[in-house]
Amino acid sequence: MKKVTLLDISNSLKISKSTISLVLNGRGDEKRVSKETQEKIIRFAKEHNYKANQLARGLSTGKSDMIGLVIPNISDSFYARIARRIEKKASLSGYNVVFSSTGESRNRETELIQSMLDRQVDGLIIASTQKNKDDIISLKQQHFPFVLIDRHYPDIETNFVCVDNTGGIARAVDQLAGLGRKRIGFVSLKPDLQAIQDRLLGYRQTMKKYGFFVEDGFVQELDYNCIDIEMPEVIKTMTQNPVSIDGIVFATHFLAASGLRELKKLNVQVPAGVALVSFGQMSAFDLTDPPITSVIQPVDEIGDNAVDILLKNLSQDALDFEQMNLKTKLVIRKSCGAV
Amino acid sequence: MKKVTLLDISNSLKISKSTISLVLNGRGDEKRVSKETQEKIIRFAKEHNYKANQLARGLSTGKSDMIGLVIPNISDSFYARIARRIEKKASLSGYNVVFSSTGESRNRETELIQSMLDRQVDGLIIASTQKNKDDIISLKQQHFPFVLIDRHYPDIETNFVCVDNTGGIARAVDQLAGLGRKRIGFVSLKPDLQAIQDRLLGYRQTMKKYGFFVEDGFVQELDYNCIDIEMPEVIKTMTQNPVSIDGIVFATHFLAASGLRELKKLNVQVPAGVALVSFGQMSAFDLTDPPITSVIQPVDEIGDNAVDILLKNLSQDALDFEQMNLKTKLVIRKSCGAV
DNA sequence: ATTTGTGGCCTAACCGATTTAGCAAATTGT
DNA sequence: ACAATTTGCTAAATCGGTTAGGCCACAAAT
Repeated sequence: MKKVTLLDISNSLKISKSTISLVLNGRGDEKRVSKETQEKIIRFAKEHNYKANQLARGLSTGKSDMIGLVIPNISDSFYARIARRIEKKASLSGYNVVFSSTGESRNRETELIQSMLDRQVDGLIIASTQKNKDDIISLKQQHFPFVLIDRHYPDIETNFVCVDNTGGIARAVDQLAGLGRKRIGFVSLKPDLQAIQDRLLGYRQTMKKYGFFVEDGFVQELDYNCIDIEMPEVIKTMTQNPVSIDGIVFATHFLAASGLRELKKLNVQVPAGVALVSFGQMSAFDLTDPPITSVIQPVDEIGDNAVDILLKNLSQDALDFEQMNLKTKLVIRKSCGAV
Repeated sequence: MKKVTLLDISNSLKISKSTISLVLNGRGDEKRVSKETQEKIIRFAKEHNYKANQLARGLSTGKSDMIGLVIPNISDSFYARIARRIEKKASLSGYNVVFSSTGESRNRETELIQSMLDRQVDGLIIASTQKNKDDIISLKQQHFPFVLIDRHYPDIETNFVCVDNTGGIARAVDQLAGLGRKRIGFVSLKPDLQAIQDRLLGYRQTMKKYGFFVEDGFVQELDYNCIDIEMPEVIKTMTQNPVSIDGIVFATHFLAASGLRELKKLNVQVPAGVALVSFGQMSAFDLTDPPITSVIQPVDEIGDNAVDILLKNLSQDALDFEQMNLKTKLVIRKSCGAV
């Protein structure tokens, strides 16, 4: 059961490769190939299960019908869900998705982007480490079609689909403040990412709005790679004197999970002692003790919009850049002190 | 900033394409190209940022350095974690991963496998829908390198890396039985999958071992696509007379989450009224109320072994099939009544 | 009768690499 | 000094498609 090629068909049918190629690509009529010939070719191709070699085709056409997806980590449910959506949507337009995780490493991101370009992907969707300005600029200069998701570079004009981080966090703080919390802390990551900075901004702005002073120790920034190591100390500091917060906003879902874990270990009552809100969610956040109030990111829309924009850029050279900051949604559960 | 090709280098350097290709592929010494020439070529390539077009290379060599990953759903944390591991491990050997989700659809799986073959992937890792015997047989006949993960076809001899489903469930039932539960129910999926059948088998065998009778209503099988719709009824039935179980084993992590959700809605005390154990886990299962005892699947080993086996098959024609049923691990938390 | 048009297909170049066979010059052996 | 090697490199085929341009035969128009 060897692979059937155009040449095989050509030899068997005594019809030239070009004619066969045209017919099988549906351009038979346009190129005035007789009905009978078309018939014959199509039948033969079906019978012998001919499938075009996409490498050859890609080489010839300069297209690969592949979209590259570069994300920090496919095993993070947030990105996994986006990936699923992108994959689904892209496949409707005949595109396959190649993905790779950077693990938040700048070098890895560079390698991956290059590797995808070598593979001749038609376009890229990137949730960048944001330490990688050069590659993005280079892509832009080459007029290579790409869309940034979740994270964009504020000083480079590109397509992007992100969420309203500042606004999302503001809602979180609002919620806690509305329930009487005043000593509200913010547990976040080291601010390598714009998104993280925006979240911090949202926190600070909203604290200010209520006239709450952001005291020493209210803001904690952990290292992405050492969350579980650093969290115990962080939670201990925040919950004890002199900081002793009465509410925490977590900047990501995994921080919230890790934080809650520590609060429980320290026997801190949630929400009685400390109320909390998570930016981002996990599928079991409604089952935790207590259920976690969270700011929900519109995962599906991120994926859909990213693909839409990319496809638009693939079919025609972009006129201008599309930039979206999607709204978040607050889901209120017990952890914030409500209900 | 146009793409630099071999021909460009050839023209600039007045050296033939073949020499350049050889040198850049590290075969310069072997082919006795002088040091100076090699120098010159390599320097030029570096300076002009030459990168081989992988489509062209693939067409020529018949290899694409891509591995296809076909799974039910990338947004399922179980598969996402496997995917991450596979990706990591494959990249160490220079392979990229193309993935696609079947959504448990047989036709989609067929399409995806074909599409990956068209793309000339060098090998496949498949978590099959198991409704797709034909494709697997066909792959096997073509001697195409592939490894099944998580799910295999018992009547087709192939490479596979699965888990010990029967044994895993047995441990779960053991745990409940050991804590005094006798009316233990089993909430599972419609038995399309061998893995699901094995889990049922594990349940029945272990119940028998203890001399527990599997009464009507003890076993519930839901439709994969309607879990949240069917679960309320299922839980209601199981917890009320005449069934009134005192323990439940859930066949998958998402069933467990959904089931716990319903138990809470019905105000069933867990584990006091009904104890439960989940086969498979989610990252927040230690934070739920109560924390969920679960049978942990060795995600990383699944990924690692799959890649190992596949790579072995890529480098040489397989001698015989490798078949692994990896052991699970039981993590005991409050939901089973312990602690 | 010659031109023009058109239907129906083919030739050949091209995409960008890899790889085999082999040539010319330099070196070595006898 | 001449054959035999060795050195260093190249030409050309190949992978499997796509596509512009062209050729031939026959019909219609002038």
